[in-house]
Amino acid sequence: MNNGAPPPPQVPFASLVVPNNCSTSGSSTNNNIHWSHVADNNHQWNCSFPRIPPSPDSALGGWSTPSSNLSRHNSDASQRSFSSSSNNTTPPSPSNSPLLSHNRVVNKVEDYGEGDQPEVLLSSNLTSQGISRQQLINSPCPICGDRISGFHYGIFSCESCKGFFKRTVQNRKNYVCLRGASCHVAIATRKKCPACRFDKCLRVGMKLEAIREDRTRGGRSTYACSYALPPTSSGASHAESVQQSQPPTWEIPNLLKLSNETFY
DNA sequence: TGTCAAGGCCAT
DNA sequence: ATGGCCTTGACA
Ligand SMILES: [Zn+2]
Ligand SMILES: [Zn+2]
Repeated sequence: MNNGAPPPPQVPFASLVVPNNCSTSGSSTNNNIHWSHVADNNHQWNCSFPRIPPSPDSALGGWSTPSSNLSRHNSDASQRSFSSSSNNTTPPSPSNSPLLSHNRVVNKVEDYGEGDQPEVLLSSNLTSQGISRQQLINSPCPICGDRISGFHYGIFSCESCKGFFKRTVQNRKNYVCLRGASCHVAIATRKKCPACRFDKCLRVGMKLEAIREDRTRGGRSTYACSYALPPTSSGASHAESVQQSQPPTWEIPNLLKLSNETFY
């Protein structure tokens, strides 16, 4: 809510971790995340609709498609390319159930020659051209700009952001930004404000459901739930824009539920 | 088997 | 707390 508020020079970069019961209204939106998922022994999460394995389709988070729903039956999308249809008739409505926010198929797998493909991935490119996995993996991490190491928790991201997201969710961290929740997250500053970093993780499409509550390793996950990402106004090219303080009305995921620990 | 995304380990 | 590297394991 403090958007636009010039960051006080006093506090360089800082964030606090507060107990979950401490409703951190205002800046950080982290505390508004409400989710629910039930994991069974097979890394599957019971949602309101058929389980669909995750796939790198539309996986570039931030500057990717407006909705991050995953919609393919085969999670092995390596070596493929993706073309997204620019046909987005339904702007994700945050009002309805996030779990059902899945709607149209945004991306479709296609075979794409490895010929002339743009190096820089922009929103416009993604929504109008075929994107190869190679391109995706060669593009910068949508969260911090570092090198992408693979497909993690629903998007292509770097190794550090993968680890950060995992730790944050697993350990039920609840970071709070002290600078207005609009810190720029870059490779050089990503350590400064975990609150804004985590916020960005979610904004660009990392999935909470991808974190296994039972911590089982290996195998393949089949999460499909996707909370509607903030519209990101289909015109916005950066995921950098200030979050639209869209108070989601999701259910609280177990992993994100309370933690009375106080860090920092 | 190979792939590769999820969790674990551990030096910083 | 961070992040690079390792191990795991369902699926193709
Ligand atoms: Zn990153
Ligand atoms: Zn911040």
